[in-house]
Amino acid sequence: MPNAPDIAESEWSVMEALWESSPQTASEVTKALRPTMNWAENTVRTLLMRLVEKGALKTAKNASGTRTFLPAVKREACVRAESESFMQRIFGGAAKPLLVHFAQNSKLTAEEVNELKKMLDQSLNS
Amino acid sequence: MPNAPDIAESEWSVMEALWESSPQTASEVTKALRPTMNWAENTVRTLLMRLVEKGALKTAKNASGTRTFLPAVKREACVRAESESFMQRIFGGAAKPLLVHFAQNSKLTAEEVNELKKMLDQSLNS
DNA sequence: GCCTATTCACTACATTTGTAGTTGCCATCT
DNA sequence: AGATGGCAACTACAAATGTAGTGAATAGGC
Repeated sequence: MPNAPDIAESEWSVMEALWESSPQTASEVTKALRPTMNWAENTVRTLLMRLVEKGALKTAKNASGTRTFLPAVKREACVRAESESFMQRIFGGAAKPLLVHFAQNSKLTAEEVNELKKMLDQSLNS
Repeated sequence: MPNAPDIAESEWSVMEALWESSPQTASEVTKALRPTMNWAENTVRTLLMRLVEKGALKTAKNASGTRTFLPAVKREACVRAESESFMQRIFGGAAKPLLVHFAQNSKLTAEEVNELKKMLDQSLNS
């Protein structure tokens, strides 16, 4: 029901691969992840299974009858859920301290700062 | 030794209690947390132990010889570590998208927006 | 048609996390 | 001194996570 299931860290990489391009078979995902995570294919398969169980992924068959995986939840929704829980955990649920923290601890370019200021303004009148 | 050990979610509440006031004995911490987390004292003790093992807490004795706990790491450092890893996991390590996300998804007051814009400016010339 | 490479489905197993219970020890109250 | 109440230490145990291995089914390649 929360349309954003709880996605663990390793699982997140798998989701990213599929958000970026789907559907993909297990071995395609494995290959896609090979450069970053050097996982055995079975590891990826396990993660895929778990994500299907959790309702984060769906499966389908491709032309050659092999099973493929694709997201069942939108990335944006998961990002929002994770962000929400992070904000809760570390900043007691308050957005401002969080924003202050990241504003202070990130080296932003002048241009990024301007964009962000614009975003902030827009966030007001909506 | 990253001076910021990995602190799990329940453990974080315990840390908060001790960052807010320390040293405290196990039962003091339990009482302090009682309103929010309704944990058995043994649960809190377990968490305290684990945090000591992880090097997040230190112990000392109080006047009456009972063991007390106090932070061994600064809250700010832990917040930074957690934030860093969150940003890495969810936003690929980039601060701007993260800030955009929270700027857009939080309802901020006009005043907060102004403060934040100020912070952003200051983050530039440092 | 048989061998080989893929895919699937199970099983495995250590670690971490959440949430305690049990037992032993010690000081204290009565 | 014997009972009691805290504190410490150890143990428990299930779910989640990270990281695979094994064995069966299958489907192409020759």
